[in-house]
Amino acid sequence: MSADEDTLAPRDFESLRSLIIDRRSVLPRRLAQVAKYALDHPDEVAFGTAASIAGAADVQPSTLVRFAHQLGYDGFSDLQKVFQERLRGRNSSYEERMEALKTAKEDEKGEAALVRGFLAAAQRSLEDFSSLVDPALLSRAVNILAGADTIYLLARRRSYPLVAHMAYAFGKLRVKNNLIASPNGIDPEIAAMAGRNDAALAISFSPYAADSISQARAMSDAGVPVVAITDSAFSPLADCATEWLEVAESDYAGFRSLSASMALCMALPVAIAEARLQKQR
Amino acid sequence: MSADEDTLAPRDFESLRSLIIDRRSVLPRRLAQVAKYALDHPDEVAFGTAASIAGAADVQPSTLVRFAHQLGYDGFSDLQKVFQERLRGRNSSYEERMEALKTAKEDEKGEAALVRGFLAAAQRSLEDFSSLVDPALLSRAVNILAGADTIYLLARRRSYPLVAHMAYAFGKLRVKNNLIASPNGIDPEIAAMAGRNDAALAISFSPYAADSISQARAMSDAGVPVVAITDSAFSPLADCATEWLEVAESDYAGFRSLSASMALCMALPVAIAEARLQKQR
DNA sequence: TCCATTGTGGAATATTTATTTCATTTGTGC
DNA sequence: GCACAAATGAAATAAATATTCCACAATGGA
Repeated sequence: MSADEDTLAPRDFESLRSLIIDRRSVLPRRLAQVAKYALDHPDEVAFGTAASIAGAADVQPSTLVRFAHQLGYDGFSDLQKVFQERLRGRNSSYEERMEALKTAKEDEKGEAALVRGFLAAAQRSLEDFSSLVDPALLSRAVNILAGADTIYLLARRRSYPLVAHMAYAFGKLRVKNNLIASPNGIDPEIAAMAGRNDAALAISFSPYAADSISQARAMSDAGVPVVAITDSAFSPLADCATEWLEVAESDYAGFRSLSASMALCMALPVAIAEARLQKQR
Repeated sequence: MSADEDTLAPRDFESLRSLIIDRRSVLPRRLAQVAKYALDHPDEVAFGTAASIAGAADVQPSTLVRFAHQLGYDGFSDLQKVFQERLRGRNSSYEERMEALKTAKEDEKGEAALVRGFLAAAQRSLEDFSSLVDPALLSRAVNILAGADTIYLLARRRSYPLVAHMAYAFGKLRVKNNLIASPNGIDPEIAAMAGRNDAALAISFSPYAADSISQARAMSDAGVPVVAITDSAFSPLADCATEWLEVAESDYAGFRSLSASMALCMALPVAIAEARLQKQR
């Protein structure tokens, strides 16, 4: 057990990569062979078994374990995790940051820790969502809404702040809209005013508010195009929507973030207003 | 062994996804639960073990195997391979992806670029704000609000979604609150109901909504403690507030982000509810 | 209400997979 | 070319993981 093995063992792929490149020249033949194979076929290392990788790299499984030990890992499985993280949506630099925040938690007083927790959840939501943005889908959704005479905004409870902002943004951009959130109980009647030339934007996340769903379905049945923002392919909203956009938010202390959905809800009005301008020409 | 199981078993993720969406409605409870988990957390399914995935989805490992069989696979491992294939070749280290996002702006079509722009602005806001969090100040602000009988929430226009969320969160946490945003023009009268035992939380960013400011000042003059969230030391809100918290948001396409303020507005109710619990003891 | 069918949890089992061990080979300084 | 250390291959072992099995519960039809 040389001193090396205690100090090393990077947890993120980029550091590991540099380490391997550094070390390769001083490694024995078989280990160098593994080093080369690992950097040339990182996907294989991430998904393969010790035996399959060893076969492909033309070494013995035990050589893989030795290689991992040499680099300071507990074993091959430990090393493999780094290769897996690389392919994961949230990779280790993210994990590290979360760790940093978590440890900061203990130092700080309760309130600041809480704020950081929510900031971290928000950040995570943004990152996760940014990899899910589908330009074609987005384009279809914007098209539907840009073609509408009046846009009906439908959301309750946790999602309500999102449409509240949209109503504000649409107002500034002079886009006709109708926020279905009246405190006087005539929501269904307002929803019934929507026709084929209008469109609805419905937002709901699990646990889905029952009347959001039923009103969205009613509008959809009435031939109103419905664009939905929701959190799963199995959301009842996804069912009845003409197009639906997926946003999966992280949560903290029992409250889900709104940052990704909010960013989307800020972009939509601008995109819609722009699409309308282009149609006028 | 029904005929189904021979004919099916897609080898690529997209087909599998459609198949699962199709089938889910006719699946038994636990299998549907697995279906949802699998589509909501595909990375976990790709890298996890039967036990870890089963744990996360809150089912038994055997249920995973049944699920795979139901879909026509040999077993869970066979199904898992499809989830792994999805990630192969997608070698996105975190840095690479962030770079891609920033440069992709120019390549991508309008709508997706717009969404990315707002996501980036949100991210910047979060980062900027996280370095400004002042535990002591936060603690004083929470104290004021935790000591109040009723919390009056005051915000207009762009800031309204923030207090809309807070009203929701306070509701869930059973904290008495009063959202000053009535559509019937009696806001000043509602504000006048606040007394020394209450407190106000006012939010306003430049350009400051005139009546937010005047109502905040009125309450402050009446001896109501006021906690403010605003964007500058020179904000008129900072003037009349007992304590004020600074949040500077980035903007994109003429609309300022709300992500940092929103994170703060999610943390505050939780912090306040916790502080109240501790006071009771 | 009963029966038959289908679904479910949990433990037992089988299988796969990683790791360790050790005999053998290879390389290196003298 | 000899002795010594380091490296290697192959097989044995240990650990983990998936799968099967069975008793029991829930469900739906007669």
